[in-house]
Amino acid sequence: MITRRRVTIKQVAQAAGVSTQTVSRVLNDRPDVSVDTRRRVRSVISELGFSPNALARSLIQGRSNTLGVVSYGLSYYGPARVLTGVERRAAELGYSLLFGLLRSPETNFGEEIFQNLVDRQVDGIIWAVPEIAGNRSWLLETRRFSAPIVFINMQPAPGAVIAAIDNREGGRQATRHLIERGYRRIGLISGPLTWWEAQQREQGWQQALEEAGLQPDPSLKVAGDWYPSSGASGLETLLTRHPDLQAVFVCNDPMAAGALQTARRLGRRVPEDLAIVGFDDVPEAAYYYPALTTIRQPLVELGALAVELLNRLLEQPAPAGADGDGMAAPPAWLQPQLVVRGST
Amino acid sequence: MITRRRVTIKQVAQAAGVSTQTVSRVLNDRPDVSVDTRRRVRSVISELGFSPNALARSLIQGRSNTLGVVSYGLSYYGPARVLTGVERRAAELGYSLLFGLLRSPETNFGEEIFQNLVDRQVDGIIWAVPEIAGNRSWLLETRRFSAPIVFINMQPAPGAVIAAIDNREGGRQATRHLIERGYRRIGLISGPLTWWEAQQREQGWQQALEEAGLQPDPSLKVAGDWYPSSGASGLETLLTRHPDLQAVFVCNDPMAAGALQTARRLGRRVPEDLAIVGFDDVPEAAYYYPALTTIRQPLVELGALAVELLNRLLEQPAPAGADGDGMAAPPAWLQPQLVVRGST
DNA sequence: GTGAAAGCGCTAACAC
DNA sequence: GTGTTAGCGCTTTCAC
Repeated sequence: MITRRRVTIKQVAQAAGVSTQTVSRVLNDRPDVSVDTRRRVRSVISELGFSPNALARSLIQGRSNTLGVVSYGLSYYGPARVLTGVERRAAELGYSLLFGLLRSPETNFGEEIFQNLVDRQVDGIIWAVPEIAGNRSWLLETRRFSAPIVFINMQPAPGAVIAAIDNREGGRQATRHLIERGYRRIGLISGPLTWWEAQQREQGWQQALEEAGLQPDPSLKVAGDWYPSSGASGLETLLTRHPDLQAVFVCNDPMAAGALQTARRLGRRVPEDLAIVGFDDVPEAAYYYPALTTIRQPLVELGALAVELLNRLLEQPAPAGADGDGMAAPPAWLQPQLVVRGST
Repeated sequence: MITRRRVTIKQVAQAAGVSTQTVSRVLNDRPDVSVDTRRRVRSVISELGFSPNALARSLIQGRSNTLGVVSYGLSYYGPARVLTGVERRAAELGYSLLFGLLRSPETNFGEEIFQNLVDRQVDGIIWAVPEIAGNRSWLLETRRFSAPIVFINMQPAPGAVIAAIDNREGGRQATRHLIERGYRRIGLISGPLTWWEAQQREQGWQQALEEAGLQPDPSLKVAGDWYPSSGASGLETLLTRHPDLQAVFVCNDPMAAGALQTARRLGRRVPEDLAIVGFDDVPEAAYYYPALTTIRQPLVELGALAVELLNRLLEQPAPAGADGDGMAAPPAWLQPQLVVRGST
């Protein structure tokens, strides 16, 4: 029961006693149709409940007004917010969204999803899969032969159009905040270090310590997996190594929730005995116990920005000679922001 | 710079010295091509990097292998999980996903998004927008004239194909658990009562109380908005009305986080002075303080089930006489499950 | 202002 | 086995 035959432009033309051409003109609001004809055609259209077949249009126009978005781990707070922003701006600009999800971005790099999007004639693609190890390098090569791409949160690369949050600066802010509060022995529970974002946050931590003349001792670092349980075990590890630990920068809020639990379990009062800063500012963060100091990322804005950049790419005439989007645009960075609450 | 002209079947045909027909046959793995020709065509295809235009295919076949999903509030845990399930099963069955988001489902019923999906020739639609007041009734009428729809979490309605979680049973389980623990004065912090799901959970609470011979006094009920702050203020209201309150069923985990905070602030120990049950089982729930007893919903499964039902609808031959999916299939219910932790 | 013819990239139906 | 013809639903080009 796939096809309930829809009304076509032909039927409208016949019913209105004009050519399909004229109907098409009315549909596209062309000026060269007499007021009378226009009215007549319009009324037939609404009578018959006609609505043009977008596929046929795309086929001939070579433009589908559809963007592809490829994402990952939607139940994480970050990706869900980014997708929200992408959808919003895309809708405003008149694009529909073809949506793909990668399940294991470390092993599946998304070639199939990519090809599928290209086959469906998307005008452009937003690549919102986290950059993990080299899982994007193939894209940088394929790119020029297919659709324009905007990357979200990736390491600057020649010719790549990028929208990113300054994770390093976020990590730096979090750590500097702890230093300003007077803490000196400051640990780190990072994300998986194959992730570019996790690396950046770690570097921010390191940079802040160095700027303050403190030693970013490797034994002060533990890598988690973004989930609460790894925050819980991570803090335990750190406290075993450094019973005199004064503060920790935990690289996302769920892991921070885990760390808070460990602190309670081990009888360390937060923030009196141990200060904790998170990263993300999930809605619940203000209701953790104690309320979590954290770094807020403009995620919805990030998604919107990516669409904005992609749209500009699509609207702009092809640069002469250059083969696609080869212009060396610097990445568009968005700044995160410290939110101080009870945990520091 | 929209169209970088792609390789077409014509060019492949020419290069291979065959007709486009033969290329098409190779593409579709038809048996009636000689081994030799097949090999030759194949090699030309990969040489030229040809990949067929899915739009052109859809146009002629009257089937796009694309489903529409319309969702809402992706940063809520529920919708994000459901979408994950939808995507997974859709990918397994070979469908792409056109994705739409409704921002204010109380006032915007999604007619435009719906029409857009239909115009793009989706084979079917998953309607995952929460049912709020009468925001779906228009769909039940339009439905038979356009694409088949599967609804997620909606009140049974004649002719509507539905995949749903038994929210009433979930509410009943939560409340019965509290009763079994010996609590008698049991309050309710519900979701917005315009939401069908919120109503169902409330009815579960009421039913459990009645079954135990307790009075579901209206003053024991407060409506929240799903966000933590409303859980915090909601509990405060309840405790003002009923200082002797022994337990609360809070209708989602974020609100429960808010309620836990209020309990702490007012010096009520959980669970000794006040027991709290949530709903959702978000990943952080186990790391709230105290760890939250809650109701786990099979959300990914729900999304997958919806796609499964839709696929069956699409595969099955049109029922003679009946105009579309008019068969009176009972809703497919999925059961939630109690997860006991420290808060009760 | 309006229509006729051609064609977007592909496949279905029918030849041979 | 393979090619030819027609056509999916629409827009573009070029007549008039």
